[in-house]
Amino acid sequence: MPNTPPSNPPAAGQPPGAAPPPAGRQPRNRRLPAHERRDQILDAALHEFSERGFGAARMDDIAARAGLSKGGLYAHFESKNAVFQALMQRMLMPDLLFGERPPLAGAPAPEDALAARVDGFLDRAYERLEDDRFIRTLHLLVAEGPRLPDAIAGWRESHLRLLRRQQAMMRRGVEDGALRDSALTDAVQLVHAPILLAAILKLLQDEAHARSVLPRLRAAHRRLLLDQLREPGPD
Amino acid sequence: MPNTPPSNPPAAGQPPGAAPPPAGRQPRNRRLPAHERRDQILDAALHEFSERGFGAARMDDIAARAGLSKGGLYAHFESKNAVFQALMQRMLMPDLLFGERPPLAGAPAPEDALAARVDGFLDRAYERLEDDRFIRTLHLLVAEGPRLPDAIAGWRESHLRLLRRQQAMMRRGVEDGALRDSALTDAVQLVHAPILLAAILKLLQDEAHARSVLPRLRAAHRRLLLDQLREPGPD
Amino acid sequence: MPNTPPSNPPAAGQPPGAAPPPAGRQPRNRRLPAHERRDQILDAALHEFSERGFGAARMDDIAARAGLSKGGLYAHFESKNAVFQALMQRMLMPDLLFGERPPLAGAPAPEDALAARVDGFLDRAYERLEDDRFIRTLHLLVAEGPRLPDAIAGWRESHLRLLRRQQAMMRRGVEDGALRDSALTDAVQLVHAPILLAAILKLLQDEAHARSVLPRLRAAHRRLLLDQLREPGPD
Amino acid sequence: MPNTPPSNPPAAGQPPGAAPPPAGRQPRNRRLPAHERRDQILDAALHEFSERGFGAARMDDIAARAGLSKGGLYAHFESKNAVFQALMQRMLMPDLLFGERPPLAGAPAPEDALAARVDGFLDRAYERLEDDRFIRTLHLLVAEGPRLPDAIAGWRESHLRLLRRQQAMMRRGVEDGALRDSALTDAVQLVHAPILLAAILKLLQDEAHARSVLPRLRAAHRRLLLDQLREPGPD
DNA sequence: AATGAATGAGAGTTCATTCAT
DNA sequence: TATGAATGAACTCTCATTCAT
Repeated sequence: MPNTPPSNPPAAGQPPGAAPPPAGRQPRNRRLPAHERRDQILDAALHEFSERGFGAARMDDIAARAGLSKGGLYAHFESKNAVFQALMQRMLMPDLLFGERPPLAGAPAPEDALAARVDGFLDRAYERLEDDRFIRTLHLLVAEGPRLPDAIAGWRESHLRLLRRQQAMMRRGVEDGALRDSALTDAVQLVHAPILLAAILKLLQDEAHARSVLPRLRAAHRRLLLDQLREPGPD
Repeated sequence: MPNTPPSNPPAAGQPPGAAPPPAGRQPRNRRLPAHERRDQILDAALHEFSERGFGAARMDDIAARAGLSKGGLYAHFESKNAVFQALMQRMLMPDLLFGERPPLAGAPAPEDALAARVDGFLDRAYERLEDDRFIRTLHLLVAEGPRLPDAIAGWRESHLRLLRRQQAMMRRGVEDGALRDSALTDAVQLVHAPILLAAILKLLQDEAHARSVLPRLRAAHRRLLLDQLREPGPD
Repeated sequence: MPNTPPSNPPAAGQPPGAAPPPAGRQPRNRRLPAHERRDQILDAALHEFSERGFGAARMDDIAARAGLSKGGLYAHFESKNAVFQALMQRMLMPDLLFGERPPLAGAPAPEDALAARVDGFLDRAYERLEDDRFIRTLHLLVAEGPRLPDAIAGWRESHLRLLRRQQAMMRRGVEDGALRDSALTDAVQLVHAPILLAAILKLLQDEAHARSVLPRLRAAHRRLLLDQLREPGPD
Repeated sequence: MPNTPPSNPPAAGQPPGAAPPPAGRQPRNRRLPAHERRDQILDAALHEFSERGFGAARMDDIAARAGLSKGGLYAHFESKNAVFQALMQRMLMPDLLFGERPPLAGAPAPEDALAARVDGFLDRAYERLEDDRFIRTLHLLVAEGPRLPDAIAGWRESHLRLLRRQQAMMRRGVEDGALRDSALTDAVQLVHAPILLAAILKLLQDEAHARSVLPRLRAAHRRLLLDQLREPGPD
């Protein structure tokens, strides 16, 4: 994004993201263990890529944010693409879009156990929304994923695996009589959908709105899960 | 994305979007009505911005796709930012993330009417997922929105207005006895969430997967809506 | 001067001259007599060339200032160069640097007549300093002349002729006993030098300073001329 | 001055300065001490700015003349404006228009001393006229100063200070009886005016004329100074 | 004559990448 | 390893000039 005119009058609403480039760098920090440096660099890259987009992110800024010089950065990664790839590798392990653990199913359990499990699930899910790195990773995935199909091939596969496993568990829960057969057991995604929506809301709406809406959304989400999954009971 | 790295292993998944630049331009198609040109340009811009991201999109490519020269483009928009702003304006009118019409509420109606209304809503919603421009606009909104808070201020406001109106209608539906009081009437967003999830799925997963999952998702979505909203009936 | 960033943040002190581009143009002014239009255009060109320099002046701005469109301008001048050439032609007639009339010499005259003639000369000379067009023309001549030797060939010649004539008159004044033989009659340029200095001062210093210095400079100039040229008298 | 007009009669006097762009660049002269490079760049910039004007000068040419690439140039100066500003800073120290040292005043001295001092002054002053950098700087100052009031604010101030100091010295010379009270002691500028005129002459007239006129001008200037400043003596 | 959309060749500026130190 | 000056290929934006209207 060369000009953005400086000249160019940086009028309100201009693309180069609100936050200014990272700050200067500390004085001479030498020789970190290579893998620590790599992590610092990837953190910096996550920040910059999500802040400006892959194309518009600058190696200079990534380097500065990671606390070394541009030249030093190239000692660890041979190109901008390589940084991006490595970032995608790292982001892969815990599934980001649909949670790394099966949400609700499990061995048969008393009624209260369902409520407990639902609350545990919601706790984890909505907590992640407060994690800056989670939000940025999601942003990056949605923003750059479509134009980099190959880069996220890994994510795609692991996501599919995860979904299948979760779907199977739901089915088993129904067979076991622990869960009611419902729309949610037809498609696990419906369990996750409100969280994705909440995340996107956080990305696009201002904090004030997010803070006021999220609790209501979560409460409704809870009601939905219990309503749909709770077995009517033997009365 | 200035220089195409000629050095390192051009491994699969390198960022420069898959699709090659647009095709060349017809010979001398002079003097279109200004508003027609503007529309052509905005279409082209939507394509390029969503394909490569705002930062990495090239004015040259937008111009070529719109059928004029780079210089000519600047006769209509004074900067890349201005193109982006105009695009965001245009995308604004029909709400993109949550549909421009109240989804399900209305005057009291017989049971069949609810099913009919639900189906109408789902028809519209899932049809839009097939519209390339809708998907691209959503992508652009999520990808660039967070770094351009001002640019999407308009969208944000209209989205809030819409949501409030829809929420009010749901409430009225409940009061009228047309809808059952449920998680969905607590938070309309739950009605839309599965569609957002479907859209993101289309962005990130390959077509094959999308084609196989979407119908099941839609069916479950339908079941959910009817289940939650249908009044138990007087029997 | 493409960017001047815009990008460039138009910080204080940036080259593109303080004054903003000319104002908009009146609504549809048609068909002026060609020579009137030419004059308007040349006036506009003088303004723009002196304000921004030949290279940085824009045909658009010249046209707007002259009250027509860029296309219309090209109906009168076939190129930017042509405008410049015509401007130089026009500026030529009255000598700009050294006054079009012999400054001080003439037929023998009584002592008072010298004072009167000196005052007349100074009146004319210092009045011209208040003429915007004179100052701009001088500026343009000094700014662009050195890089456009051919364009000012005409001026150069006429200036030489003028100088020679004036020198001859001075000599005759001395021979006639009307003027004292002095440094000034050795080189007429010395008579003009203070005025040139005053003009350059007006170009480079702020108005306040100019207003305060010019009168003192003029008074000293007057004293110098009378001192040097006045015949001691027959006492 | 983007496109060299290929159409109209390339008549004599077309703006694009006479001298062709600078020569090519040596092969890979890497890594100069930063301040040396800065100086080289400013020298190059002085040349190019004075040759073509600020607006029409090209960063490419400045870079080439300074012996590095355009991109390298931007490692030292962040914009064309910045180069100009720095150039103006550097030019500031010795006053360019009116000499850095008081011209003629001093402690009382025998008559011959006045002549000696006058000759010293003239030596220095007219020698500077042979210095290409002096002439170019003057040209640049007069050509671009008026459109860049802020850029020359520094020069303006230092020029005023200098003038005041010189004027005070003249006054003291008169009080000491070393100088005659005259037009020149009323306004020091009159002492410098002929030199400014000579400089402008060098800019605008061809060398031949300058060579023939300058000596006569200088002789007359000398006569003027001695005539005006020499105390009548007690004879 | 006049208009202004359109062209196309730059010009200023940015930035991934290299490499002497 | 680390640095940062240097390169060179883009990129955004400008502007003289053309030409359909």
